[in-house]
Amino acid sequence: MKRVARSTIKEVASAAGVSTQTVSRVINNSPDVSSETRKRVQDVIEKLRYQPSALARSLIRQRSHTLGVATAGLNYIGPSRTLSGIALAAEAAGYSLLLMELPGFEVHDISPIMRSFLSRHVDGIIWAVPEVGENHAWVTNQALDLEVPLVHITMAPRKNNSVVFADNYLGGRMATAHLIEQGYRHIAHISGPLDWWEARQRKASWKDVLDEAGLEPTDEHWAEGNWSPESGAQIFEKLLEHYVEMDSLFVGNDQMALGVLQVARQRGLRIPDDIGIVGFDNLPESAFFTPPLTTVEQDQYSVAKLAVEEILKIIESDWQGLESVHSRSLILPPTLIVRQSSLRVIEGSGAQGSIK
Amino acid sequence: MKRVARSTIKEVASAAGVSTQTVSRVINNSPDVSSETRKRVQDVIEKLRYQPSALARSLIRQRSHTLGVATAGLNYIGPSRTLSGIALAAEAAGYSLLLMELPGFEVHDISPIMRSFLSRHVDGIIWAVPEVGENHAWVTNQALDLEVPLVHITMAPRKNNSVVFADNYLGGRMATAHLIEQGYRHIAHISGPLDWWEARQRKASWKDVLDEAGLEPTDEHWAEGNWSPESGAQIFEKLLEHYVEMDSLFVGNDQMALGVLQVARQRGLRIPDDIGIVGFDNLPESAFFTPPLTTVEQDQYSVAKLAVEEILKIIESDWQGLESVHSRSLILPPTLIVRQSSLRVIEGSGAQGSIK
DNA sequence: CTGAAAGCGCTAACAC
DNA sequence: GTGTTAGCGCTTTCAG
Repeated sequence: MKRVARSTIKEVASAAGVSTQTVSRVINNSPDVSSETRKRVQDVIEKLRYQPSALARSLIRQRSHTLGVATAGLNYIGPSRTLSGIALAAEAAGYSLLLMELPGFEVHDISPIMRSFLSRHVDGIIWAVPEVGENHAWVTNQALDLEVPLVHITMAPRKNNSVVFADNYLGGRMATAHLIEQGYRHIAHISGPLDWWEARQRKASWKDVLDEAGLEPTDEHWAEGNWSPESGAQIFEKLLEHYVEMDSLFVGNDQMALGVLQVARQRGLRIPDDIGIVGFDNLPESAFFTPPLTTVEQDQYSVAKLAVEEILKIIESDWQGLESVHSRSLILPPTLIVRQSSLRVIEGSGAQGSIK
Repeated sequence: MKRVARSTIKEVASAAGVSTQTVSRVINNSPDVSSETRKRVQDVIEKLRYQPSALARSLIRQRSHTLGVATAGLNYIGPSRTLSGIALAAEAAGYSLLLMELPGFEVHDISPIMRSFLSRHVDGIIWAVPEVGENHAWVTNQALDLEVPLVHITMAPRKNNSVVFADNYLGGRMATAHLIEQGYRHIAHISGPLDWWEARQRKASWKDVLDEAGLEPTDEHWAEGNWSPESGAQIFEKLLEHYVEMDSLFVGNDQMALGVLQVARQRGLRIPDDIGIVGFDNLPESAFFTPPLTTVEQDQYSVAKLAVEEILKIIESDWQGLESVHSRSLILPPTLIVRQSSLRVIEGSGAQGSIK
């Protein structure tokens, strides 16, 4: 396969019989070029398939129009939806994306990643790694005097940091309150791994809502899973033993809820009659579980879009020499999606008839 | 928030009292530096937190150590797993990734994307967009004299193109043959959208295996879905009407198979006794469907890793001035994962006892 | 072993 | 309107 070399501004210039300056003016749509010269240059550009080097431009303009994005766990639905949103939003704004995936969630030394981003002159960094363990501890140290703006996705709000996330706590409240409304009174919880901030948020909301309703949650009423269907199944079996009055569960994600559904079926428990279930995430599959799963949806696309807009705003204002936009937390509300797994017939409500 | 400026090689040089040359030698581990000078320079580098500019380096070396990656449909499991594999493999090899997500699968004019990649001097491009409709037609035209190597993931093999993919046809054969082995004789098929190359491959394998077995597939025995559970459910209902002898299905992906499972349950059909089902993809959830779903797994990670290795090999040989590595297609075998949805008791086999 | 000069591809600041 | 000079941050000759 032959490899055609890039043509340079110099080649275009000499082919058109002008200086590189004039070519530069043409490709930057400067008005100070006679229309004949412009035409001539443009013809040459087309003939040579000339494409200005973004690299050289970035160097001299000190602006790369590139965003660094750090992610982890792209094989999970959440992170990949988020990344997709970031990519689409960035491209729409004319920015390129430099992607780095962390090999795991709990990465302690992020400096190589930051160095890599900075050495490539990114204009800003979006840190789209869920907060797990101490993996965001560096924020308070290393990133403070960072030379480019940084926006976090899904991290506990911290002073002096820009953060965007969907409200997991509120989502958990909605889920738990919904179960109470449906007449359930013995509501168990299966949490995600508690070193995840999101898992803690969801668990806290469950506890708070039960407390407020006087339903007294105890340590026998919940246990910690690892997000997988397997763990959901295992824990549900344990709960069945230790929490015999249990009539429903708020489960930390849909995958674990799927494990619960499986065990329930094996045990001959009717859902939602004997056991009501609510999950979290709204997987594309959840509507087709048996029965269809009530769940909480986070709009990861909007989160991502907001994060991109926020960082571009900061970049823009920095660049215009304005005082930095002061950092803030943007929190998006989730949506409760009610399906059959939690819809118990309430007397006189006629709800059942409306379910398809 | 204060923004510390990057320090340059010049600053390091003057702070250390040497020329920029010497600093360059130190950061490139050139042996021709006295150990005292080296030490002095390294101290300054550390103090100033100096980080060489990859941009400037790329410009002068004509080599960016960056790969362009085009994807589409990151919210689907396949593309995101593939991307994850690419990212991890590229990082391990010391390459950065420039990511572009196409807004849809069927994109006709890819030149803006290519231009964007080329203007940023990528050393190679991985085109990880599934082949849908005419979206790879440009390959035979535009990319032929491309100035950088290009490797495709999941495209029909074409002469003079480097392609890596998992063998969908073989996967479909394994799935269909498995159903026959299990004693099913009336095997239907729900395909993905047939403008997808992968969907066509899977369908062709179904037809071929039935033909070879003398089971005479007809147009009443299959229909085209759109990958979604909804479509799987709808089509299954149709098939139940028009193909009354049907005793099993090979479904084009797990999501559609999920739709089939749901309808089967509603109709009181026992799986695998009345109807055997095999899917494709092996979603994390599929093992927890009711019943657990037999499916075909593609190792997207290996595909991605191979693609990265292949392109690096080409880049390397190009750069050493060798004749270009001649392009080839790398095809990976899939794995059949047998679960209960297709495991019918075969007389005397004792198979049932081994299922948990 | 170390430095000076030239230049990667482009643009900003001046000239003319 | 257009060209010249300088320089973004770095590396590659080539002197010494």
